[in-house]
Amino acid sequence: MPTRKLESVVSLKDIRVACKACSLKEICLPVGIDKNDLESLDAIIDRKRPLTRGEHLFRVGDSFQSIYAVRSGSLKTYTTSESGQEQVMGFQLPGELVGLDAIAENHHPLAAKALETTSICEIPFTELESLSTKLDGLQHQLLRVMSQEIRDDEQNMVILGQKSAEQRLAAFLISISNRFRRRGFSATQFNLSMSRSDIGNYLGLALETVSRLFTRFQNEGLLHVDRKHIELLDREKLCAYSGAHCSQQQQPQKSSGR
Amino acid sequence: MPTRKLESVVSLKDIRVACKACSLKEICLPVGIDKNDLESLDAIIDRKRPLTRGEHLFRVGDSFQSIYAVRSGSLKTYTTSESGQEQVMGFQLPGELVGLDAIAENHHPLAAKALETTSICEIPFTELESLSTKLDGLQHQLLRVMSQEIRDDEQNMVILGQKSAEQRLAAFLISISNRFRRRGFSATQFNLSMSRSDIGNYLGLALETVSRLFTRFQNEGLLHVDRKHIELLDREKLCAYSGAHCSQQQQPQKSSGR
DNA sequence: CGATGACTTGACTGCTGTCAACGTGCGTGG
DNA sequence: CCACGCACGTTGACAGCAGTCAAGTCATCG
Repeated sequence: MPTRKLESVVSLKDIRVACKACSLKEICLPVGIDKNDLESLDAIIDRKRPLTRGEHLFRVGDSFQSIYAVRSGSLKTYTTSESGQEQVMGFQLPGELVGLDAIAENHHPLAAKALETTSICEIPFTELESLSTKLDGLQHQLLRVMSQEIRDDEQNMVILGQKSAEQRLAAFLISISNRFRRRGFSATQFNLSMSRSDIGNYLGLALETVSRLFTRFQNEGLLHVDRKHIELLDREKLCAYSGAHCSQQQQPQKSSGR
Repeated sequence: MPTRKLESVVSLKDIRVACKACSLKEICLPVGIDKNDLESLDAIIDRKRPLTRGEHLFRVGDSFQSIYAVRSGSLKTYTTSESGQEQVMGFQLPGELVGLDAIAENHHPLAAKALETTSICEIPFTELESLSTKLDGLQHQLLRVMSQEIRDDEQNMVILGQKSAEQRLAAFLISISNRFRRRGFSATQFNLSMSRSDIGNYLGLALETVSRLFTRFQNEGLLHVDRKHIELLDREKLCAYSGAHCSQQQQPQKSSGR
């Protein structure tokens, strides 16, 4: 019947949502791009079927064709060392780009895997690059995004280089919280799509340490944990624990990798 | 007399050496840029008087005007946390760029300080950006350099996240060695312009640990240390110690920060 | 030649990793 | 709908790597 048909058309439209209709356009690649120019950008972007949990967007060594933006869901990026040991490099939330580290060598140094059902926008790089020479706003935004990524990685180096386990987890939670807030979600209540093991690996800690710290933070009344669900009860104190000046929004908006 | 005058002209020329005459053009920003276009790039680059040891190129919070390339000497980049604790983010050797992390927010998140007498090329960013829209090779190279920087930072995250002290120092030495080699210097014999404390800070180790490891590596016949001078005696084994697959050139050419 | 800063070496402590056992929730299949 | 299995998470005991503190050595520079 017409009704069902209409619905299916609507959901199809959803999948093909253009940048200018996307709620993430204020934090994604289109930032600072002229409304008219946005259509040229839109034209090169490919929206694919969603990835299911555990599915790879790309793997280590895959040839570099595109960068990707997360539309919904989340990813983790990671490498596997020769000894088979995994290193999680970052987590990507909606509006964040992945694959920027592949430009240099034309293949992906990291793998990207969906932590949950995740929708992706694919942005073919050569087309993006040539478009960037035409739309000055786009080139600038691309450079800005990459620069921000470098900053975030620097931030992570500080965390890994000289913070205690407690400070690392606190900083991680504050960072996640800020990134959710920026996307219009609750800053005090959220689900962590990644496992304890992923968090520990990312922070340079054993998963047992992460688990113990969650318990301790909860006992101290800083937060409430229920499996993957986190509720921050005392953001102030958590900031203090993180050993960083995180007066409000100071935290990196996106502390992770690509 | 004419002779002396000629000499002084030569040395002046040295200081103003154009990219196309620079020995670093194969690894610096000009990579992949057409010979004719190189002059347009050259035209915007400003060569300043050398920095002396300890002098700052820029400080945290300085407004972002330019990115810089090291021509000779070396820099370290670092931040100071609210608690006054310093975190060294990277060391820059000739041909490497600094300041890319400042694009995002228009001010420098790190300070850059000369570790020895150091010559710098200043590249005003707005001019670089507008030139990049015209010279397609330049935009691509700029993106490549930034992408490489992200990769290097990722590499550092692996080192800080899951390597032992021994592996960290070994990986650091191999990385430095590779970077020197790439620049035409000896890969087995070099001077470390940074202090033990800087190395330790950069690697997330106490300076005492670094010192102990140098002693141990020397006792094991891996290298010879004399104050700042390092001679690698068994690069193979050092690679093995680093816990990475560094068969020849595999190592990141530039493992450091901006 | 003395002072200062950089480096080395030693002794001790503690944080965090490792190993191991146990608990919990979810999905699958009967 | 329930039982089972498995992956994920928690908790405990113990140990070791690397940090801290402290003393001593060495090199460089005024």
